[in-house]
Amino acid sequence: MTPTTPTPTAEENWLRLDRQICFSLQAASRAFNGVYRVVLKDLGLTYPQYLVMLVLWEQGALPVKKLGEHLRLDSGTLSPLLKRLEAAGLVRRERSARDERSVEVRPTEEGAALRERALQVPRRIAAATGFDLDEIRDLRERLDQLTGALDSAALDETPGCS
Amino acid sequence: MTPTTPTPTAEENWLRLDRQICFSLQAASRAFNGVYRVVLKDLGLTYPQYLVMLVLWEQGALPVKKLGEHLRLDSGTLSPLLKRLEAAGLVRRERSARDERSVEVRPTEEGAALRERALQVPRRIAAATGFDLDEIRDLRERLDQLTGALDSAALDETPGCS
DNA sequence: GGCCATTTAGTTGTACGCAATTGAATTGTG
DNA sequence: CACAATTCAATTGCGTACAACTAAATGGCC
Repeated sequence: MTPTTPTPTAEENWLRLDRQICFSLQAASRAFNGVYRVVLKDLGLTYPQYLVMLVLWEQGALPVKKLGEHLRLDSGTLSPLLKRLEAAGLVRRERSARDERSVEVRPTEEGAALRERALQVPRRIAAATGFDLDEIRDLRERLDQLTGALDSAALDETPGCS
Repeated sequence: MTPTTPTPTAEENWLRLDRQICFSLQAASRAFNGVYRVVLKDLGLTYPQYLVMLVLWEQGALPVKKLGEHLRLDSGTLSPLLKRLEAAGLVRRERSARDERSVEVRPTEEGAALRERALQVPRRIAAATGFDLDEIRDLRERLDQLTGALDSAALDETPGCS
């Protein structure tokens, strides 16, 4: 059939782009990002900023460290992001009195008020997926399971764990 | 139970971080990224660079435009990435003779040789997921379906489509 | 109290991802 | 041939991600 392509080994088949689940994953993640970009434009938020506000709406106020644990982000990402949210008047940052190392982040009045307008966001996003609630839940559970497996595998693989 | 929290409306429940499939998706994507970072360090590639090389190993050579279509990336992302791959000696970029606007990207000898060492990557990644082949395929199909739905929804939602 | 390991944010540097713009090359149309 | 519209890569600007580093603050230990 294709003399230039000798029968590919099983290993070579695995290198095909359309076999890479990580690629499908990233494509889906970016597709979500695109929809969020449109939906969140009204609120003046990027998608990561929206995630930060979600946590703050749930928790009221919490230190940068805790915020990073919830979102799996480190201070290198959060520090500039939070500065932009502060510049936009949506959050306030203040050193904790108990522990001067820690910085408490809390929504301002304006930031809290934004929640009202955000209530419609999940419905619009869910509609865009074309999935019903059970499918979404099922997919989410698989993904979380996948993340858990990858995280523990990363610990094993990490070279510098002497 | 919790008098400070009046019964949340259905809509408010949807704002909970742990309900956001996009978050699970992004977390999984970044977890993959972390595993790839470890596995690809030997090859001197980042994960997006690895994806580019996957396409080039499959296709041999192709213009930036086609590369971007395969990977869903635009020139703003690819141009600097390809420059780094060229600086690393893995690809060559040359203006197409037929169409001077187009730039053909092709693996160098060294880039093609790298494929040998990459053959082991998918197996190591697959092992890290803890999923078997059927589960991976099933998840990949769902994700691709999701991406398709989100892409067409984005077209509908885009404000500037007069 | 003095000392040191740890914790916490912030900063710097590198690398995407994407919108918007630029500029060169090509194509379609008269 | 002339000219407008289109195509293509590159560039610019902004916003994440994340590793590595810095510096301030804390807590345990003697």
